[in-house]
Amino acid sequence: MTRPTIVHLAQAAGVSPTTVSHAFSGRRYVDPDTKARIVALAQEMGYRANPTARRLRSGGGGSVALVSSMPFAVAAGPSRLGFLMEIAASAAVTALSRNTTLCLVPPLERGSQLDALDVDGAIVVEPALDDSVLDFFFERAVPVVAIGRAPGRPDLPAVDLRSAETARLLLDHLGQQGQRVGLITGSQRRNSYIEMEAVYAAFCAEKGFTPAAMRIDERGGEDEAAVAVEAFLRQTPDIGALCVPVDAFAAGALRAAAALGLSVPDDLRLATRYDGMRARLASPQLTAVNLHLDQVAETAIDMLTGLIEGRSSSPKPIAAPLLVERASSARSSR
Amino acid sequence: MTRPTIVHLAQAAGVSPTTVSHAFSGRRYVDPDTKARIVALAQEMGYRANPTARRLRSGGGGSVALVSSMPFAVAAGPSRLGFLMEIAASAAVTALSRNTTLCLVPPLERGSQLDALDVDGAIVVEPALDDSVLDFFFERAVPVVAIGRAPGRPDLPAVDLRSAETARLLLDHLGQQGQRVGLITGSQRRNSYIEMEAVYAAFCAEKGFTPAAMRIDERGGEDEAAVAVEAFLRQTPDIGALCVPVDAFAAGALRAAAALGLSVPDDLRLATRYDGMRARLASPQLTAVNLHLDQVAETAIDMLTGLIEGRSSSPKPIAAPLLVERASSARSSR
DNA sequence: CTGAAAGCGCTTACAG
DNA sequence: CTGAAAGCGCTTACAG
Repeated sequence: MTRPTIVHLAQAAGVSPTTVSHAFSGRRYVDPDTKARIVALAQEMGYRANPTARRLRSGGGGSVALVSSMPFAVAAGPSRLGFLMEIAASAAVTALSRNTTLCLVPPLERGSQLDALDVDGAIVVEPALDDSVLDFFFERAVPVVAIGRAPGRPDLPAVDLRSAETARLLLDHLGQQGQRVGLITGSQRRNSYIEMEAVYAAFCAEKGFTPAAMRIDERGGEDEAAVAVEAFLRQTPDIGALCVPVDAFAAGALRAAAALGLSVPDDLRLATRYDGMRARLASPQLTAVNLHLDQVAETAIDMLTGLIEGRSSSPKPIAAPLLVERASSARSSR
Repeated sequence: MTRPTIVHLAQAAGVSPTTVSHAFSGRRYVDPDTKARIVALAQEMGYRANPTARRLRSGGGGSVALVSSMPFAVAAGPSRLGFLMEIAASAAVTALSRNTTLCLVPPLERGSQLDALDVDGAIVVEPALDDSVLDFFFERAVPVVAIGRAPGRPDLPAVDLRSAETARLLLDHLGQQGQRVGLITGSQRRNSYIEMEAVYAAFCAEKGFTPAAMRIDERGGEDEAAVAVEAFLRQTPDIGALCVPVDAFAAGALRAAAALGLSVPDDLRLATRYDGMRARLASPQLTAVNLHLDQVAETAIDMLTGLIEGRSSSPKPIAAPLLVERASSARSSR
């Protein structure tokens, strides 16, 4: 048996397809008895409107994509998976309540066979400068909302992650003991790194520190970070605190400290950005920042559905980032 | 400007829509020059086939859903999020290579407005007995593949997680010192728990142990597990090793042990199932099992696309589970 | 080598 | 209170 269509149901109910349609959509009055009969029959026959047909006729309105600009394979190397997936989970819930489904899109290589990707909009997580993922959607005239502003694209609708404030929070906290504070960011040009580096430069100027900053390629993950941070700490032994926004890098920094015989937090205070499992389960636990990712995801979905429906996106601001103090940056007793 | 359709492109190229269609699909010969002209024009006009129309006409073939039978809100409380999301990431990659997109579906409450869910198939992760998620898709005649066999539904296509073997691996390992081994599972009736409990019963009989097992409601997460396991350990003080397949529960068990002043592994050896971040970042690190989730996800996608296309699913077996020994179950020196 | 026409399953003006 | 008809943008027999 093939799936019943609106025509079958209409015949069975002795009405026109028009009436069936309205019985379900409620877009115009249908005699209560007729409606009841239609609904009962639909139940019995197992009729449900074909969503594809509905979309074709009514135009869009079904699904949005969630895309990380980072390769999944890399992202999966714990770090960004947590960040992306926490957003994914919240976004899926919000999307559903807006009657939309959330498609998880793995990294788009240029020219990949993605013609099947049938979405009405896309959320791109922390796009980098000249991110090809953005071009992909622009070419297709698919509306995009970024999570974290897009470097070089001030015009692109985005949910602001308030990275400058986050940086301030972390640096002020780490600097409170008067120690020289170092900064480790990623070499990719994401807005959060850019803003953090800028705040860091100002912070150093205020405090009279010589900046001690390094960028590490995200693709190297924790292992590369462990090696790089160890070298960094050897070179700048007077560093008393380290701000490491990428949690995988922070985990690497922890290993580097151990390798050098430095105790965290007594010899080296450490803080990261994303308060995920990684920060919570590290030993010592890592001071981090509550970025309100649930709110971020919900706002992104709302802005995107707004864009899709042609409403101008009311930029609902996200709550201010909140420092979550943990053992890794406790005031040293020495 | 509205998006160009096949008719616009056909007019511009001076051919029929039929020819345009074939120029792209390659389903019949088109004069090379004509084809080149069409492609160039499409590029220029920004024409791309409307995937919705294509699907309506050609019938399905676009997207599959990934569903956890656990509420995201709960799942997000670290535990299952890792498990689900690791599968999601792999599945999304595999799906793309099969020209399919992966929709993340939050938990389906009965009667939720999910009519917009327009998928050709679904992967359900570790369904429980009488899982309503399965009914949801059955009602819609959407093909389903389970990850982990579905209790009470031996007929449902599933990727076997080889839970009996996993249980054997863990129990033999934990029992190798001759200690009495306890088992903590979830109260939901998932196949992995059921199989583990059965293997445990046999294991106890072989070893001559009196079984010491407990089930905890998954919804309570780590906190409830900490409390419950503490009580459990007080009641059965001769337990020397604990098999705790749910990683969140294992984390709770770690806390329970600490509360009782028991050292892991010296006083209590511990092992869990899913080798996620939680196991790796716990202190001490948790012995766990490599379930080959990437392979599992890929196989699930393959089986599902097979079902959708009417091919019988060749049940490609997953590699045997592999024990990953870590400090939490090291041979005690005492 | 290419076209005209039917049709996928809906929704929505238009009409009464 | 309800229907007949057009049309969303494609693909695919059928025909030449």
